[in-house]
Amino acid sequence: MPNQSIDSVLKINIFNLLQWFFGGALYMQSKKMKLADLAKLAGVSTSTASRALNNNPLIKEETRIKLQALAKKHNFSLNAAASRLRLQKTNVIAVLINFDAETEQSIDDPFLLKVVSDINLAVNRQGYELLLSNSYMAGDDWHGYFIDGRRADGVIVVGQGKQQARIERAAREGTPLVVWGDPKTQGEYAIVGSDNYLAGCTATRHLLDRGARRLLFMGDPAHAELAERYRGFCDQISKEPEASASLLKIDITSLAAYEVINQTLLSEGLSFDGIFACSDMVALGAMKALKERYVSIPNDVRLVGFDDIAMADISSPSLTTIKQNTRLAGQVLVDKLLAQLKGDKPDSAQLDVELVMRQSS
Amino acid sequence: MPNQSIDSVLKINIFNLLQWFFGGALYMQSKKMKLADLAKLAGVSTSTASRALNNNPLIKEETRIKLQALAKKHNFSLNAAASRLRLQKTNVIAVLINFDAETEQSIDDPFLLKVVSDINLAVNRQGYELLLSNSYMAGDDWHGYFIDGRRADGVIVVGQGKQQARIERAAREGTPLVVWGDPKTQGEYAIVGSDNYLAGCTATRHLLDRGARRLLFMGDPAHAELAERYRGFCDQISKEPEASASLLKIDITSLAAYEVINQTLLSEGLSFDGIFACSDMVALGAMKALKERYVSIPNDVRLVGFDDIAMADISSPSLTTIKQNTRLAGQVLVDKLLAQLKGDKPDSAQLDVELVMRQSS
DNA sequence: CACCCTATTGCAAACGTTTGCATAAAGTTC
DNA sequence: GAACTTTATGCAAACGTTTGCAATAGGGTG
Repeated sequence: MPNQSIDSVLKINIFNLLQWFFGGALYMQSKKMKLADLAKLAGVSTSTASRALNNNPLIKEETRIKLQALAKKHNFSLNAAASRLRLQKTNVIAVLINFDAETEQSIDDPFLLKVVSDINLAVNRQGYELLLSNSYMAGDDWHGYFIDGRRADGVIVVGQGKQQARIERAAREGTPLVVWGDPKTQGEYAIVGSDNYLAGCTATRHLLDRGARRLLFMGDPAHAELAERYRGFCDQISKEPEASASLLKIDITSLAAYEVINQTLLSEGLSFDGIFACSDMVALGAMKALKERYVSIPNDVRLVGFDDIAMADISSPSLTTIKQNTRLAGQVLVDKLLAQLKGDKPDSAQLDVELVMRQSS
Repeated sequence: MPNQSIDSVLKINIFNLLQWFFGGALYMQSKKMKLADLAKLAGVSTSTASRALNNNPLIKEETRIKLQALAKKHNFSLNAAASRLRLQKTNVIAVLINFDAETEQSIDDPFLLKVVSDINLAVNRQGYELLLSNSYMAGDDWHGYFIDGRRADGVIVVGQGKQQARIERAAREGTPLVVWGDPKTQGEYAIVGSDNYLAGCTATRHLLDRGARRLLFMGDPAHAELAERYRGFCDQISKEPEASASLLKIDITSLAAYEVINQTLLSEGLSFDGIFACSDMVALGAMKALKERYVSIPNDVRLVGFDDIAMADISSPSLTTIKQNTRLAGQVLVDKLLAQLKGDKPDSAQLDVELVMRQSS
């Protein structure tokens, strides 16, 4: 490598600078500078400027450093729209939150939002940007909207939902696609998620170990993930001769949980001594109802939630729960998607969960 | 309007269709169709096709309907990258979550995530898309990155943070910009937020009305929003001769709140009988510490939070709090930003808050 | 029929990059 | 010193839209 002075590196073509300056840049209030302007300033062609900024090894190091310094000095940014058009690549990943509700509404589940936030982190770390979307914008034709429309290079769907037709269609049409959901689901597309069956077993076994015998499952097995948890639940119950179980099929909200527990206590009295709630929000709703009726947790009823949201630690009693590793999930989702962009086949992944023991059990 | 048959509307140029079909579309695995292809199929020019799809009134209705039907039939989508390049407009709004922490980390505050979710809703309703970003991606030069880089037409910043240099720079450079923060802050940029001073007064007055006299403020007045709440707090205290106040300066997390209350009880005993927490998460952390030491809420200590997150209703005792209207906030933020895009001057807006009375006070 | 007016469409340029290929300069080998 | 290789750069085309302007057709009017 030549040992030349750094001064010469920063020298630029004065004549061209003046020409550009008085040619308009001074008068027009910060008219956007384009690559050609930068190149002219430096006295090189746009090809060279482009390659220099993109660290193309064809370019001499001296030239590259000079151009990058010049770009920084003038706060120059490449026009992403032009790049994307030329490259047929956006460097954007769309995250699609898959509602069940038909009505347009904002998301309220802190766990889902945490997942999105962790995906964002992983996406950025790979140098991609995150387009936050939902079925309202994307319509039914996800492939057309995102891929053909050149809005994103791939899609991460958060939540399988109850009907998976649109996911399947998008996958069939060749959309690079990863879904956060239950990885045991068979399909054309890759699914990343926790081992819900095992988690269901673990939680239920824990309740049984703590002495619970008349167990309740709160949630809606119409969701693929919850179905697996319920399966684990049932399997463990059946292994315990004296144990009995019943299912409270509810929406996954704390309010629904609160109401159904209230109602159950009212009509049947305390007919159970252990609850496996399909999410922490559901568990906390149930907890509220129990406490209001002076049912002691964990003495009268043992309670286990799912997700390990921040509130699980703050509630009193603090909530025993199954921790889903959202941080890792985000990373795996993005890795799987980028692998598809490089041509790999989609494949699913199952993440380990962890029982976090707290006071409620 | 001519009363012609609908059949003719859907008729297309068979010859051109065949030509396109055998010219490659059949063999190439769904090579992306472009506007020119669609135009050829319909037997019109790309200009006409473009105008037809964009509902340009120059185009005869018959032609427009025919082209839109054809586009839908073939799942045609315009290439957004090309449109953006040509139009110099992205139809994207960037949402930038402004961390204090230097370390890269995901967001955990359910309230902030709710705000983002509600912004998303409002953005979509205006036909824009949402680019979710953070300081890690955008660097210091927000104008260069988002605006010059043609990634977005405007920026919504969630959280003023402790240092506002980057916001001010972006505003100075002409970035269309709206900030979620304290609207009383003077600056070059528009701020939308709750009336934090009034909210602080309301919450404190409520505590006083409930009989509390030795009050605690939990939060960090280095944040503009919290400073206003604290100011309201102090003003109300000073109006009540027998009342005294002190400040617990902590990070805005439930854990910090839990620890500081524990520590205070340990070192000073129960030296207070009312708490105004700067957020619900802080309030819930405090609540946990109090309950663990058998301090009765609201008998011994009255507690008021801020935000009205979902958990406020589920905790027991349920949490009295100041409700921030995030739904409206999202809408106003987006409206103010779009107004700037149309050339209006930025102006701030103050939103009403509401005291939600529950059991904790 | 000449004229103008309106309604509808097409032509071609432009938006700002990136990159295959050609070119030029400099170094290497026989 | 001719022939070849290597290194660094420039030329020009292409990505897929949108739109100002020109053009055409049709209809009405004097």
